[in-house]
Amino acid sequence: MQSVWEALADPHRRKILSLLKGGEMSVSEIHAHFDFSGATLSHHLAKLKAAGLVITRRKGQQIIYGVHMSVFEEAAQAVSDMFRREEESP
Amino acid sequence: MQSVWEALADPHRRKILSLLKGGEMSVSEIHAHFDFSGATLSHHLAKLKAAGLVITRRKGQQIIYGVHMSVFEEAAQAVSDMFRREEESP
DNA sequence: TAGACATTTAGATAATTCTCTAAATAATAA
DNA sequence: TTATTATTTAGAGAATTATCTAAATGTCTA
Repeated sequence: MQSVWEALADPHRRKILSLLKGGEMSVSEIHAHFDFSGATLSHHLAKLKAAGLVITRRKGQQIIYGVHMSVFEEAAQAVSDMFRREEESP
Repeated sequence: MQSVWEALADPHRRKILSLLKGGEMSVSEIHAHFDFSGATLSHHLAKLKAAGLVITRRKGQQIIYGVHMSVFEEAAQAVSDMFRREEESP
């Protein structure tokens, strides 16, 4: 989970995740939403991938990124646990 | 909200928040749960405070920290928005 | 096969973060 | 007032991060 928290700490990476929640995208489609270089985008994507939050598949020359739903939902659970009050029990 | 995400990115700070969810504590009470110096703890507390996640009051020589509930709940909302699926509408 | 396109990797740099010790500030106790 | 306790601030060093350009890799098309 630590890598998930770190992945979410960066606003660019949260924006990438939000974009991907709307559906799969290639790297260049994602890149169109940002001002930094492709190498920098690649670095952010690698962090999201290391956290398990995204999955990739190749489609010809492109790499398609999508949210990894099972991990995303585990993360949602862990994060909401962080905010759950003590008195609320499962 | 950015400072909230940054505050939550560090495991020590998440642990501090968890401790405080169990009730208010002085700095030295919090310190008893960690191995690093008081100065380092102070740095982490300052980040939590900058994010608005905790509030403080003085009690004699001690500073008592507690979770700032209204901000904590706003943060919970923002975080859960991050994880909400597109198709789920409010 | 050669060249073009899409993406990642390597290597470098500047900025930020975590941590420490030492010093400063605030409140209490002797 | 002086000493003691609790906490924060200052200043510095090591580690990490975000970013860049250039080079490498993988795929497609002419």
